[in-house]
Formats: sequence, structure tokens, C-alpha cells
Amino acid sequence: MPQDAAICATQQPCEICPIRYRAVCAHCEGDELDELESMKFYRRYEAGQVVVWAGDRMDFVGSVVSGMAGLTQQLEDGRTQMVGLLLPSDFLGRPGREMAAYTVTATSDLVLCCFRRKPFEKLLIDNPRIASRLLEMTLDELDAARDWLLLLGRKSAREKIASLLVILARREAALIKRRPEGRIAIELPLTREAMADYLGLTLETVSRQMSALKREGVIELDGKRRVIVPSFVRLVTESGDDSDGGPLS
Amino acid sequence: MPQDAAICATQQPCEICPIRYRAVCAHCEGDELDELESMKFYRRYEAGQVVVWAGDRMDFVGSVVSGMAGLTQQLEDGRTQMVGLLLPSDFLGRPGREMAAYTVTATSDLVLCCFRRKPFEKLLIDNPRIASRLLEMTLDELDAARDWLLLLGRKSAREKIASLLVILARREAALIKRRPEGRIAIELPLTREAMADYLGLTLETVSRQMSALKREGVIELDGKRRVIVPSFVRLVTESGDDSDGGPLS
DNA sequence: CCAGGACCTTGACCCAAATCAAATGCCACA
DNA sequence: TGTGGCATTTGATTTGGGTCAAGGTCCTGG
Repeated sequence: MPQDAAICATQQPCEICPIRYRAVCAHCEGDELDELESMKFYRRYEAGQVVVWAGDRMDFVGSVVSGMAGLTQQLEDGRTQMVGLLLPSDFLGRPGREMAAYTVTATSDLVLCCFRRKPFEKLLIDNPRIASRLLEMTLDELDAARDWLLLLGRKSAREKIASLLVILARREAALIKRRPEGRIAIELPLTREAMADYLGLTLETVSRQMSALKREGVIELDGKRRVIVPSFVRLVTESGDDSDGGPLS
Repeated sequence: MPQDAAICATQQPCEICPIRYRAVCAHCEGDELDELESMKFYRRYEAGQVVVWAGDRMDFVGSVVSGMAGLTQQLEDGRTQMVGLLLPSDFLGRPGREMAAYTVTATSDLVLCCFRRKPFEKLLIDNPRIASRLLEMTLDELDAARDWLLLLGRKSAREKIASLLVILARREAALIKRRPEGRIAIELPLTREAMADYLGLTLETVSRQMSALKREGVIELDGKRRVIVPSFVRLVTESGDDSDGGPLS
């Protein structure tokens, strides 16, 4: 069983934080930001470490600063489904809930910017800027979850893989306010098993479809955790939904 | 193409509204409730009517008073997935969004309690009771969507059908603050096709599994839109997740 | 340099659910 | 009382992805 995360002393000031304008603090300024800054503490996890188990008490909430985490749900017989992917700027934990509803696992080395839950809940009542940003982020997550429903319910294994790559590319690009185009590289901080859990497939099927996409030139593999996409539009075509990814918000 | 909904003159006062303590207005009292009451207007739709098409402008938000609606998403080639089921007290529309992200269809006769979007957005800024209730409801919807991800990704056709029935039974019971037990009846205001769209199956598979559950005595059919469940625990067992449905919130 | 183990790939076979194709039941309405 | 239009059921057949079973690759540590 993994050790608890180091509560790390070295943390960045909010001014130079990479997720400053995308996280739950995005709309805060001046005093509000100072208050958050005084409350925050970092937690670090290694790839594979469990952040919380479903059903365990959870006394903090926080934002992903760097790395990736997965929310995971299970049936009694062990069938596992990842139900959320937390990327930088995403919010972890639910205000008003004592127990974690899902198991959270770091799928790569992970840094969280955390707040103790109770004081954060109080802040949420006093401070409409934070509350409204959290509502906005929750609505975005709901939209993302609903897109995922379409993927799980109706897409083929090949389309699922392509869709995952498209999402990762878009999220990576959004952090630097660009739109993915032409030839791109995608970091893939997930094992084949984690991909399978996310896509509702088995790891064998993920592996086979990755091989097929490679064979047909849709992707190239640079090691196991880095994918080169020669043509992003080709990948989007393979993903089944021909949308343009919406506004660059 | 269906006619636009009648904006109906006959509407109930909030005091005797069946969703008074579950909808977005749940925590409002006195003046706040009066303000909502003065703004509200009802809309009625017949089973099968479309409330909004994905991509269309949407100038109102609202709550389901009675009936049922489905949120639907599509791939270009026509594959369809329902991504949300709106039952009484559920909220429709997204503050801050001009265009509908999903097609909304009444799956049974439907009554909505609506507010024009702009004034409602203003209310959300001025009135933390409404904003916090909306956040709470959105977080609940996100949890429901995530449970649905597990269903779509990992459950068998039979488990999916049983799960849908369990959810409908729980929602029906929650409205009258009870917990489903023993022998119960479930209203099923969905066609086989709508069920298939919700469950990520074909309508033939839905029909076959309904027949199988009937043959084995898990359910009895009373007409096509009403299901009798002799033993609720048996149904929950068939649904795959053996949870107790959580607190009666 | 080699051994062990985690992770990944590939092959053979199987099965649950999709697809294709009729029937059947069930109104509403002439 | 028939008739057209649905929704639904049922049957036959196909197939995408699961399951089971080897191997292969690449670290890491002795």
C-alpha cells in the first residue's frame, strides 16, 4: 500500500502558477487570492499512488497543478471503469461531501494545490467569485462526462482510442492557448490498462487498436508513452465526431 | 415537425408545487420565492415533441414539474446516445450558454417551470441561495453521469436494463421521500428505442432482455409502459451494483 | 551481464450483442 | 369493422471485442 503523499514545502506563488487562469481561483484577485494563497498547501504523488479510496474520509479539496489523475469506480466483481480524468487545472473533491465517492489514482507523477475542506466551504459561501467559477467548472465537467457517455455507448474500439488521443491533444494545447494542428506529439501518461479502464475496453483490444492505427499511419509511437500524430485532422476523422472542438475557451 | 409548446396560463403557485423542495428553488423563501414566482411561466410539451435542438438558441432555463425528457447527442452517421434523463425537479439549460448543447425531447407529456435566461442569470449573481442550490444539483448530476459511465462501459445488457429500472424506481420513490421496497410498480415513460438510446443498446436487445427478465419472473409487464417488480432487492441484484442507493436525500 | 518482473503485443477461439428480416400486437380513425 | 401505422417481439445470422494463452520488450537491480 502506498505511503501518504509528502506535504511538500516548496510551492509556487499564485502569480506564476501555470493554472492561475484556469483553475477554481481563476477569477480571484487581490485579497481573495491572498486568502487562498495563505490557505493552500501542495501534495505530491508518484505515478500509481492512490490519492483517496472511494468511501474514505476526505478532508481536503484541490486543483491539479501538474500530472494526471483518474477517478475510478468498481463493481463488486472487480469490473473497473474510469469515470473522470483530472488534468492540470481540474478540481478534485466535492464541497459538502465528507467521503470520497470515487477512488482517485495518480496515473503519472502528480502535484495538487490543496485546501482544507471546511475552510474552503466557508470561502465558497462568502466569496461568490470562487463559487461561480466552481459552478462553471462543474458544468464543463458535466458536458465532458456527457461526451464520454456518447463515446462509451456508441463508438467502436478504434474510434474510442482516437477520441482519447484527440481529447488529450486538445487539453494539452488548451493549457498554452493553442489549437492542435498538423503534426503533433501527445504525452500519454496512461498504461494500456488505464486506457482500457477509461474506454470501457480490455487492455488487449487497446493494444490491438493502437497497433492497427500505427500500421495504417494514423499514429507513430515514440516509446510507449508518447504518440506522434502526423495529421491531426486525420485523427479527428478516425474519432468519429467531426466537430471542430468548439471555441478556444 | 412539432409545434412550439403552448405557454400555458394555468400554473400552480409555488406553495403547492410538487417539486418545491427539490428543484433549483428549494432553498428559497419569502421574497426570493416571490421573485421567482413572478418570473416563472409554464411550458407544456406532448410525448415525442422536441423542446430544443442541439445548436439552437435557447432563451430560457427551467425545471421539470412533471413528465420526463431526454438529452440526446448524435454522431454524424446517426448513432444516437441519450446523455441525460430529466425527471421532475431536474434543471434544464445552462446559465451563461446561448445555444443548447444537446437536443431535448419530451419522452412523455411534459410540464416545465421556466424562467427567461437573462433575468435568471442576474438572479444567480444576486442570490447565493439559488446559486448554491444549482451547484449542488449540478454536482449530483455529475455523479449520476459518472454512474452512467460505469453502466455503459462495463455492464451487460441485462444489467443495464435492471439498472435503468432501479434508477426510475428510486427517483419515483424519492419524490415522495420513500425508499423502494418489496413489490413495486414502475412507470416507464420511454419507448424501447429511447431505452436503447439511453443504455447504448439496440432496441431489439432491449426487447429481448425485457422478455428474458419477464420469463424469469424478475419483472411483470402491465401494458408496455408499466412494470411490476415483485422483489426490488432481486432487481437490484440483477443490476450488478449491490449498493443500497445511498442516503435518502 | 543476466534475472525477474512489469508492461505490452499477438494469436486462436468464443460469445454477447448487432444486424437483417419477418411477424405480431395494438391502437386511432375512417 | 376494417385498415394503416406504429411499437414491439421473435428468429436467423454475423461480427466486434472479450477471453485465454503465449511471447516479446524494456527496465531495474543484483
